[in-house]
Amino acid sequence: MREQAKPGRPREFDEDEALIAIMEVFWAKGFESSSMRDLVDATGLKKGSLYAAFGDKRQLYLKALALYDRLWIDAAVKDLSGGLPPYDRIARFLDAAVTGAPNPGDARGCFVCNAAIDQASVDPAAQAQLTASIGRMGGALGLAVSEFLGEAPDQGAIPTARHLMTVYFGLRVLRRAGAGPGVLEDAKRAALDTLTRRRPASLDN
Amino acid sequence: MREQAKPGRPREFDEDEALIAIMEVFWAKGFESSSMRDLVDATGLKKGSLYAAFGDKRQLYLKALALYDRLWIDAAVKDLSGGLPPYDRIARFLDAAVTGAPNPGDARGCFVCNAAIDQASVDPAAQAQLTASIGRMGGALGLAVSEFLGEAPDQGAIPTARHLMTVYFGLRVLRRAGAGPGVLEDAKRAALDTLTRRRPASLDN
DNA sequence: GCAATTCTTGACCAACCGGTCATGAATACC
DNA sequence: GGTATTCATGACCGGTTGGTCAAGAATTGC
Repeated sequence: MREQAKPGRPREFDEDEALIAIMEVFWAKGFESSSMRDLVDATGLKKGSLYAAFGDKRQLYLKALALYDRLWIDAAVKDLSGGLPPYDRIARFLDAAVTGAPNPGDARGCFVCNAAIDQASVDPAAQAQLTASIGRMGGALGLAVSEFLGEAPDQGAIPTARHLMTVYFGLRVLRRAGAGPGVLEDAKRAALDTLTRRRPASLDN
Repeated sequence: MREQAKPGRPREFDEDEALIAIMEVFWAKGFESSSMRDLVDATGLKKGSLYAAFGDKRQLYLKALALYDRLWIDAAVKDLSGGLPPYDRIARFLDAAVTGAPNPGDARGCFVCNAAIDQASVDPAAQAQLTASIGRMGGALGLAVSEFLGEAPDQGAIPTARHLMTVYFGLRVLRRAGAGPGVLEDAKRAALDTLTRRRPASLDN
């Protein structure tokens, strides 16, 4: 299906690969702190090629955000939607924010969280994309919660899911602020306790 | 005590007043997006005066953060420490994050939250100040929680306080991302439910 | 009045910013 | 082969960045 010969000189770089490098820069440093120089260095491409292929810096940022949605939010939604028992899925979701996944070593955290603080209030397009990403996660979280509670999704799972989503972002912030693992672990456990406490005693997982 | 005549030309502006204007700029726009030009415009001072009085841009930022701590974190700690019944104090604390206090109209949110994402991972001095601010709020929150639960502070109030602190920051992020009041209100209520549910049934406020 | 000291001001700086463009190279079509 | 089209490259652009500094103004101590 691809490779249908276009006229003109063919592009010499992999666009997805370049966009991944760009996403990583914006993810780590935010919009304003990332210079075109940084993006050029990270991709190995020249400025002209970047502009020709993706547009200006803002479009680059939005495309990086979209790629993050496709890569990491998709993964989170998938993990929340099945595989493990619902409680474990929810616990893992919050655990990612505690350990700093998907990059446990560094301080990047979650691009959506960073971008919300960094750009949402200043760039309506970014805000719209973030709202969509958060909505998708929230939906998956809501289903996991209602499954865990053994209720229909409109039975009270939604406020609980919103609460857990809030905890997720709070953990991301606290971790970036330098909070130790004990603090984050405590917060996570207390949030999860909400779930077990709310559940009718009959179910077991 | 003040006004003990120093040699040389006296400063013509009020340093605290200038620093308030500077804090407001950094608060609204973050470190990198705030230019010296912005700070000059906001204060009405000339660049040279700013540098002479406060140091370079980074020191300016750190001093703005310190001023925020003195003004707003102090106020939050005070509100958490007395006046109303403990539950009401905690509810008000979270409510500030829902309504966007202390500036309900705009999107500034909480400077500590913004700075955590924006600068903590890149500036150790900022991170240290943020850790201190968060620690003070966390301490006050912990006392309010233990008072509400009717327990000694080391009886389990701390994890609960950490949980609520996490919710606070999560609400700030979601609000900046553009979440509607319903979402935030749900999350807040679910978080507060944790408290009432955890409490021995005997107490009433 | 006269130093000494501090503050104000605007000119000035090199470096960097995001962004453009002319030139030449690589391909497809015929 | 020639032509049309796309891409890569590096030079180039004006504006802005954070930061400095010399000169003059305002004060204190004598």
